[in-house]
Amino acid sequence: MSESGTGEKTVRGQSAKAQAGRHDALADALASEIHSGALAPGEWLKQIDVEQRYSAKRMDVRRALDRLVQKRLVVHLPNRGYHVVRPDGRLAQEIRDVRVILETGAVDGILARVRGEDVAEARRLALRFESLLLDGSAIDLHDANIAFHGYLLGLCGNPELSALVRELRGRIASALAGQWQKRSRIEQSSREHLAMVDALAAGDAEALRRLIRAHILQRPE
Amino acid sequence: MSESGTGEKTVRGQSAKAQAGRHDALADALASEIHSGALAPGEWLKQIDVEQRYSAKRMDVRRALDRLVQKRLVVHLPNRGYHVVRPDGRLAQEIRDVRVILETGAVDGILARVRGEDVAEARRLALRFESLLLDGSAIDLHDANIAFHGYLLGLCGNPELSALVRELRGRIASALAGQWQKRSRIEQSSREHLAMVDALAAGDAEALRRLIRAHILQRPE
DNA sequence: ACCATCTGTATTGGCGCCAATTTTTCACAT
DNA sequence: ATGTGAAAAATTGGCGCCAATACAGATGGT
Repeated sequence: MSESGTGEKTVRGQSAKAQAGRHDALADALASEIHSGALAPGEWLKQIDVEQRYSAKRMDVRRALDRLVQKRLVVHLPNRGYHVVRPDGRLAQEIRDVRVILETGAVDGILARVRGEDVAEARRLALRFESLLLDGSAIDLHDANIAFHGYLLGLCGNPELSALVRELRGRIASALAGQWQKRSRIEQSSREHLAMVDALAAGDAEALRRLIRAHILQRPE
Repeated sequence: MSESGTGEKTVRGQSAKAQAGRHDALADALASEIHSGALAPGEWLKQIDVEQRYSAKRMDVRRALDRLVQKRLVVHLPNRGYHVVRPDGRLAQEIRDVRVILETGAVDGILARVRGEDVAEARRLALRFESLLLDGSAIDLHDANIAFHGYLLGLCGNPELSALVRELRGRIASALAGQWQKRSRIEQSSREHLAMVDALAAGDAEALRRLIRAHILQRPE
């Protein structure tokens, strides 16, 4: 097929990073709205509406929706349209279980690589989350939470694992959508964050695993 | 956005399964060719070539390529085209590590649910792989291997986990592409399959985890 | 002989229109 | 009133054309 050898014949020194197009931006925007609940579960995403709302071209709308289908955030029914995926308790539980496996599985790698300054940074992020308990919006808390967990996972030295967990987290955000309502739960989360930092500093793998499991499953051990 | 309430207003009793369109079939075909090596790493996938080779429409080609980009099987460079992803040793190792975490993490679930008939079926699949050592093509072996591992993972009762591992496996198939060349390695794989079945029958979690780790990393413990 | 620039060609990517399908509306019979 | 069926409106999805861009070859200058 197209004998240009094995490609790369005329490669210039450009960075191999594929830049995000307009459709990517639109997909991200829609994903954001779905996660935040602005687009309710089950709501139909008519192409014309999306096109006008984001002043995007029809083609970008289609691509973005197609991308969200692959991310399992929206469902596509041929000749009927796209709609936001509905929460599925069973699915959400399965994904949480996968996250427990992945994130507890990353603990050994984390502890093997963690340095003092990493612990300090993790604690800083945990404290930032705590400080936002008072005067932070739900979005702020969400972001701070993502930042903390992302940083912690990043310490394991496996970018693929981090990316995978990030994707999984995004996949169930809409399914839960109400977990951040209760203040007591958020405070509990913050305490767990700090406990995780302590376990991290102490190098206590077993404790860290226990904390992560409880944190993800949101149940006391 | 489009006040059709929360959707589902006029849902008929149809199954909610989204059927695969032409683009999906094309994407699968291309993925197959990439995995089998028919499409070499780095090779450019010109839209016209794909269009003619599979007698597909231009639009389906674009969608399929876009899908493969998301599956990380091809790389897209704007205004230049799509080409098969090149093997990346570091990435492949990261993905193998993730697989180890996931598949060893599934062991407890597997042992908790496995029944006698499941063990028998797993052994049957392992033996089928072994029998293909003599008179099976590389494709046959590949399929039998997938079938065995897929069945084993399916026993953990978490479809999401199974799907995730299947996707991860597909993501590095091209990066290795040569691991099935050495006959000795295939025979070793078959022995490991049978050892895994034995550990499964014995309910020996630790042994099963050790075998899975060695099997994925392709190194003796 | 070698390098830079320019022209021609091939390929990608965007855009608009129209057919196919579905949903809604409305008229009509029961 | 209620259910049935057909016409109308709205929406999705496909296809072809054309501009924008990159690639290859030719041309000319040093």
